[in-house]
Amino acid sequence: MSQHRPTGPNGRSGGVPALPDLPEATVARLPEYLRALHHIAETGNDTISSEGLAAAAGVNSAKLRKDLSHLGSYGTRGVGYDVALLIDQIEFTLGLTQRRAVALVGVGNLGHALAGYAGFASRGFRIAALFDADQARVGEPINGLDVRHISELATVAAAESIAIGVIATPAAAAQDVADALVAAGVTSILNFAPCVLSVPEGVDVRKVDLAIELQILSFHEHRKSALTSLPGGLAEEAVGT
Amino acid sequence: MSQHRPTGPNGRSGGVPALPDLPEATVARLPEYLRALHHIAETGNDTISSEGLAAAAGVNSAKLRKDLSHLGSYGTRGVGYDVALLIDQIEFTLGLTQRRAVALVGVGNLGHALAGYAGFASRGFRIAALFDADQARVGEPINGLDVRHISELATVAAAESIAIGVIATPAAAAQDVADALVAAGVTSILNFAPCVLSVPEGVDVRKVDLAIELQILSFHEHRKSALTSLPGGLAEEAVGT
DNA sequence: CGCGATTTGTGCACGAGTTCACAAGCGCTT
DNA sequence: AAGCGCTTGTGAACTCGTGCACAAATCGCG
Repeated sequence: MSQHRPTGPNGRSGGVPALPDLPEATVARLPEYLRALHHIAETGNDTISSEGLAAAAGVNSAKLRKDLSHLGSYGTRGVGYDVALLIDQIEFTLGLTQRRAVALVGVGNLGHALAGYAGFASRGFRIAALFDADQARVGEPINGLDVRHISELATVAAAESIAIGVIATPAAAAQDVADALVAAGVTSILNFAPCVLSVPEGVDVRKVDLAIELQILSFHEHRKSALTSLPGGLAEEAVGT
Repeated sequence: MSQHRPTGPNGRSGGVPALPDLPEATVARLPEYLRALHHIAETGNDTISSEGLAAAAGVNSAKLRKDLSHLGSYGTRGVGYDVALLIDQIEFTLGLTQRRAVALVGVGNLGHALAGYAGFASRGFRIAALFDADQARVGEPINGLDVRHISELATVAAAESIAIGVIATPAAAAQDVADALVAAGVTSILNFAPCVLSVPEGVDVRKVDLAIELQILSFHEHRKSALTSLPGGLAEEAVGT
């Protein structure tokens, strides 16, 4: 992040795309494009226009073209994008050419569901191990995997070369689990616990808080109902001039 | 959104805060502040400085102050914010003074977990009804609630005055469910299915895609490992001049 | 072979959001 | 009562992201 790139502004002579330094907003949209592309590929289309792909991904077509231009020119003017090629490019950019191993910590209500979620496997990830602090849960088989005690985390993580951890524990335990994950060599964490994690530099944390999403919706609900019940929304011009 | 506010720039004489027109980014952070405040209140603190609250919420203190300033001046210079007062203010702004009823559609793997998630209840929401299209699941009791058939959605939504719907179905069914929710009067949707929903204007949709979060992390993993294995990261100055 | 239809890639302007830096205000102490 | 230290609230610069609009490029057809 804090180091210069000695390469030119737009690709290098070596032929390797090598770290095009994507905007974070673009990175966040690439998975959405990828999903849309897979869907399009299934319908038998070989090429897709930016307009079509943008519609399938729910974004503006100009934004989509700009996003894709950041990873190089893989479209053909007058034609569109080659679906298969674009899928390969995005998967490479996202580092999905290798199936990544994920450790899931916390096999409670939510963790149980995540362990059984087929969407992970189908999109490039393999849940390699399940952990829990509760001895009563250790040994329980879930989806073909036995729950292990959290104390085994370091050993298993090394053996399976796990770099991504998912925290699905109660908030009170989350920081300890995060520390354990980091100590075990995990450098990316997906946190479902409603709390802030502090991790050393170089470790990425993304947070998913289900209640927060609902609260944001609640705000908009609140605003909508306020609008319809306030004078401003109904009788604005009613006074007449 | 597209209408003028006849009020002055900063509050009205009526005494009601009434739609301060918050930036979306601020709205997304308010729930985080709220969670941090509840935590702080539990530890017995009556007031909290912007610095302290910012740390607890994982944000910059300047950003926090600007966010809070949007909902009015509820801090005391030289002292900080009154925790209880601030909680009330944020809860009011988010429309959490009334407990909102939520309909959950899709009682599969994930939906089952969501139905049992205590975090919803503790943060202002009540799961008022569960629905599924699978007749085999209808009638099954989950967490004190019987699963109902999706065809009952409109009736139940009206009876329970449900304005928020959660979609936890497979992607293939999500659009139909969304249509049904909208038809039943739902104006806010939280979508866990990996697909784009199209809804009429006035309906808010938020999306949570677990695989996308992992793919974003995968990108950063990919970049990190590329950095350490590429010459640029290690032997930059090794050639010497 | 040239022309027009089509679609990508991008320069540019605009808007939203973030961060800095500091004046204004509050309470405590002397 | 006056001064001092602390903290909020905010103006202003800056960064990041978005969207328009159009030139450049490609294909197909006559």
